Amino acid sequence: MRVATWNVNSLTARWPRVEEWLTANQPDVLLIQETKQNDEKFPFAALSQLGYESAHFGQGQWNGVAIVSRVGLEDVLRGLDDDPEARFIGATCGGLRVYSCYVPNGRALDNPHYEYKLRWLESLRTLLAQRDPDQPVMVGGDFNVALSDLDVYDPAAFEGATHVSEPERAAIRAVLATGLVDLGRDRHPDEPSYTWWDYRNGSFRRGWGLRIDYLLCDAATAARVSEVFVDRAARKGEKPSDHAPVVAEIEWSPARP
DNA sequence: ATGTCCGTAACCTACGGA
Repeated sequence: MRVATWNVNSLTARWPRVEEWLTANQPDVLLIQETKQNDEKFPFAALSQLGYESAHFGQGQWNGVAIVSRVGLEDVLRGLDDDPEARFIGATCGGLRVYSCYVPNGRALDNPHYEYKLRWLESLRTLLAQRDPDQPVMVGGDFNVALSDLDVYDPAAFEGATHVSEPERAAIRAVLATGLVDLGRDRHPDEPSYTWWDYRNGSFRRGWGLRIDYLLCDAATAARVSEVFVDRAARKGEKPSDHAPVVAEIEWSPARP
């Protein structure tokens, strides 16, 4: 079972790349962030043509998250507590409980959006702490936090910025402490494995990236993961997203509907 | 250090957000 997460930075703008990527990579489940479109614009029919069911939680111009699956899609949950923004969607796909998360950016340490980000992560932690411990779970998305300095191309340049502050990192560690494994770092302990590069400054070409997109899963599922990788090829070429997909291969045949 | 891209509203340009 192949599961991936990808912040596409507008599914409207990115559809050609997403369609190409699905065809080439054949994931069973894709967790999408920043669709930036209403449910009316979401390409349900085109995805169905490719063999995928979809659930979308859209908000128009901003945010928007989706789950795309070819191994079933049941028990859809839209939204995290009373969050007014479309940043969270869950579903059960082939027996695996999956969540697609678009964590608030924070903007600046003294911005109210930063407090919103910390509250949001605490809500996520609470939801995950209350889960059934026997239910396999995969939490993926754009967390907008680089957990350690290895996840940052130039830690000195990020002093005083969001994405690297200690409260944000502690909030992500608290999510992990509910019993989740950060698959990217677990499987690649010494590689930066960046997932995002600013469009500006030729950042991708220069290797100026951050690891802010994660796949997190329970320990039993992690033990069955044979491979985790960042698909940097998706960051190249025509009209790329500024994020690359993170992909995990689980040695597990999902129960098909 | 800050060179881009996105959607929107409203027009061939500016803006907020990331």
